[in-house]
Amino acid sequence: MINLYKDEDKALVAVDCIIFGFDNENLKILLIKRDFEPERGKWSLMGGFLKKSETLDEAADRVLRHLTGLNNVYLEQLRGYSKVDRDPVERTLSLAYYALINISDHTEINEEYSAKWFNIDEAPSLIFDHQEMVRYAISRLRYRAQTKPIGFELLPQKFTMKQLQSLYEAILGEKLDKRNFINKINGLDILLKLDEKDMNSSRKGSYLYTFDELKYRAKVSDGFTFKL
Amino acid sequence: MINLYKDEDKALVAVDCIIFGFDNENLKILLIKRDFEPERGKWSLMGGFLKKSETLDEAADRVLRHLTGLNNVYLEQLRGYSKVDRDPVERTLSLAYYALINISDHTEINEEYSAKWFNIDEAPSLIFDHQEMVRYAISRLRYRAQTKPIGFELLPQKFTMKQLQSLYEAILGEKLDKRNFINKINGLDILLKLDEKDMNSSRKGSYLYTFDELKYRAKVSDGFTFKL
DNA sequence: TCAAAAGTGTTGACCCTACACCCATGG
DNA sequence: CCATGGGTGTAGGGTCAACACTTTTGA
Repeated sequence: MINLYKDEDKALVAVDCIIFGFDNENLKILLIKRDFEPERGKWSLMGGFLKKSETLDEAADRVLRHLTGLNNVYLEQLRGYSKVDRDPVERTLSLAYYALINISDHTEINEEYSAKWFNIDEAPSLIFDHQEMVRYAISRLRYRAQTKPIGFELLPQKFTMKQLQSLYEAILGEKLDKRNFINKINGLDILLKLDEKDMNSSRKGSYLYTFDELKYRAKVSDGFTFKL
Repeated sequence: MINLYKDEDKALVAVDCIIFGFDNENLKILLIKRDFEPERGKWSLMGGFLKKSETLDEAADRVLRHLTGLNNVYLEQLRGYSKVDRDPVERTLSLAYYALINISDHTEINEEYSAKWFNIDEAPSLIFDHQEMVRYAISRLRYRAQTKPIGFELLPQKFTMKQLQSLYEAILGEKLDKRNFINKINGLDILLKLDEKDMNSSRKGSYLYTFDELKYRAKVSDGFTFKL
């Protein structure tokens, strides 16, 4: 077959990851300090180039694994960024992804990148159009967290109601009413209340819960839709 | 500056457009019949390759203008598709866009492409991953139509309440109650009721409306959010 | 016994849905 | 005068937001 495409322009394709974490108080993003040109020394999203043999999802996965050592992380593609001179070295298209990771997992951040967690409202300014990507990621996360039970990706497997509420407050950027929040969550009926208590935060101790994914899936296939 | 990127793989980048239209009854998409390889004779989305000198949005715009002759069309990027062998000729990344066009505009469909309008539920099967793109586009359109006043892009500038309701019914894929719909739309207070009537559909005639974009913008900057 | 966080229900306001009849007109 | 689509309002149910006190226990 003759190649009809041979006269078309090609481009470098990158993926850039907005990596969200939660420390029981603030929503954070993981940034790296570039020790290579261009923009050496500036803060940046973690990224990498798409290889011929992999999909975008696989590239994002690889990039993330390289930085955090984590597998099976929640990753969602956001959109493509394509300003012609967004990267001064060469025309590079970038596909932004966001990832949700549980900071308390034994995450071994690769020291090669001088990575650091920042509160989303205290992050330094970023290279290229990365700032714009972060803004978009936050808005997508806000939406998604209200329509899919993805919040649990950011929490340890066992968590308290307080932690869950703090997480949603951090994502949504607003305080929520404790009783209303708990009533709503309980109404969804997708959590499992354990017999175990977390004794770290109070003398009384607070019950631990887990997300019951099987029950959630069963309910979904029965017409249920998560709605916070 | 030395080029640090020179060993990285490059890829062809395409844009593919899901072009929506509305004929006062059904939501439609515009497909082209390929008269070139690969997949000659099959139905496909309209697409084209990204050039070095343009952004993705500009490429989508160009592709759309080439097919329909239209400028200033509502276009929104959806996401990238990247299966390694999605195009059998060469590794090609595609960014899907959807467009909303008003069929009654003097649209001159370029005959070079043997394009044809199909009801969204009666479209033929498409090449590559275009089917998947269409599904995603419909779901994004459904969401967007409930949170942004984009429906008007699919209607003539002057329209009746009946047309607007039929449009939303077509987008959402469900029948709506006439009085509730009208109450809700009037509650938004972003339409201008004209003195003019459309006499084509009934003896009594029905009032024409236009979308009052200025009022809408003013309300938005005053904290209002469109919600159907 | 006291400090500190956990846990627990109710009420009023508002919004959404269901629903049916009269109007205006051209033929 | 009649057939056809256009236009209009209300009542009941459900959902959401506001709100405060009691419990537990380690120090």
